[in-house]
Amino acid sequence: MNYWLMKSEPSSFSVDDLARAPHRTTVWDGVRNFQVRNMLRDQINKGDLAFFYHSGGSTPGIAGTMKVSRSGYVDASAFDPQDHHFDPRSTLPKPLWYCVDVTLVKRFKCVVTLAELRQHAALKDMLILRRGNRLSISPVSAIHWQYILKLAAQT
DNA sequence: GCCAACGTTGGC
DNA sequence: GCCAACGTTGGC
Repeated sequence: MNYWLMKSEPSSFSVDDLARAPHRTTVWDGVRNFQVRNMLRDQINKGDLAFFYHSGGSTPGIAGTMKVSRSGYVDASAFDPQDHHFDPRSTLPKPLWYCVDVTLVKRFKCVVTLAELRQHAALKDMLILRRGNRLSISPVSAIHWQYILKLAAQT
């Protein structure tokens, strides 16, 4: 079982949106980066756990936890010319892009902010804290996962 | 295959 | 709104 961190801009889709979604579940689609595509297709499995990270807003940070409820499958949004993420290079016989389904496990009472994460030496190697990190999904170690869960429980 | 230009991400 | 980082594109 693996742990991940998945970014979303709360103005487009937030942890509260996920809490309101049917079965607290959504398709995590629209990823158009090859490194992240490879993770979605090959590495992120049903049963894995992930942090829901709010990026771009006024208070970036981890807002809750999710479970992967469906492993990688073809991202149909690439086929829809009306969709913002339409990509004509992706075809049914040769799909380019992949997605997973995620289900909300727990919405944190308070967001564990990026600023707070930076204050903990135990987390200094987290990919999210690295300069220039722009991947919308990154792996999280079991140690960091447990540590952050404790932080979230304290606040 | 190199590399400049360009676009996007995301913190601040 | 600014800017650093970095992925992608396309000319050569």
